[in-house]
This record gives sequence, structure tokens and C-alpha cells, in this order.
Amino acid sequence: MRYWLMKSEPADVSIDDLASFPERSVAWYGVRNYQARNFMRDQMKVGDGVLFYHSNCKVPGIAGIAKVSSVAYPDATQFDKHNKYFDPKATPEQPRWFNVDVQLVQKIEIIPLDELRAHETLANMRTLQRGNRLSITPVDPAEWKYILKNLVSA
DNA sequence: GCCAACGTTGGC
DNA sequence: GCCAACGTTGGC
Repeated sequence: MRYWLMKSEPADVSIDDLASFPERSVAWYGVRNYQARNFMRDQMKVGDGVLFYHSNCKVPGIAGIAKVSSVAYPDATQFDKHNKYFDPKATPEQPRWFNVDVQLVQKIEIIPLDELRAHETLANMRTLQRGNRLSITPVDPAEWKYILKNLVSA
């Protein structure tokens, strides 16, 4: 069982959007970075823990707890000419991009980025490192436990 | 909306 | 296979 932090722009898919979707689940489409793709394709298993993170918004931070609800499968948007994530080099026979499904477990009171930075225990979190832009990062089990125990309130 | 950081592209 | 140019991310 692994743990992940996954960034979403709330203007695109927010925690409230996720809560309103059927099964409170969403296909994590649109990842066009190989490292992030490889995490989904090669490492994610059903049941893995996910910190749902709001990025590029007024109060960036962790907005909910979720879980991986499907292993990776080809991202449908790569084949759709009219989609902004269309990739002309991808074919159904040779897909380039994959996504898992992510299901909401619990919306929480947002844990702002500032707050995360204030905790020494979390200093090494990948997503807090300077210059990090990766939209999916592994979370250390100790960091996951610390966050759930000390920072989460519903 | 600015801009630092970083990933990708493509000419050579 | 190098690397300059360009595009994107995401906090501020």
C-alpha cells in the first residue's frame, strides 16, 4: 500500500466537484508528464491513499482524502481531437498516457500549503521542495500518518 | 499577471 | 546526444 499526493486545479476539478460525481470518483485524465504517468501506470494499486491537493488557486493545500479506485488504463482524452489533451502521436494500439480513477474518502478542512511548511516532520515532502512541479508525488507513510493524525479535521 | 524552475522539442 | 528555445507549472 502506497500513498500519493495528487494536484488538481479547483477551477478544473475541485474537491466539491469530486464529491458531486457519481461514486464520488473521477478519471485522473490529462497527466502529460512521464514521471507522473509512470507513478500511475507502474505503481498505483487499488486502495492506495491519496491526498487531494488544490493547486494554482487562492489557498493552495490539501483539500481531501481520497483513494485509488482503479488501476491505470489509457487516458481517453489523448485520442479525442477536440480535447485539449489530444496527443496526435498516441493511438489506441500504442497509447502514451494512462490514468487511474480516484475516489473521494473524505473532504477535510483545507490544510494550507503554509501550514504544511510549518511542520518540521513534513520538511522533506516532495511537493514542498523548491522548484517541484510534479503533479503526482509519492508520500512517505510516516508523512501520511502524521498528516492524518495531526492536521486533518473534517 | 509575474516569473523562477523545470520538462520537452528539435536543429545541428 | 548536446543544448538553446520554448512551453508549462504553480506560488506569490
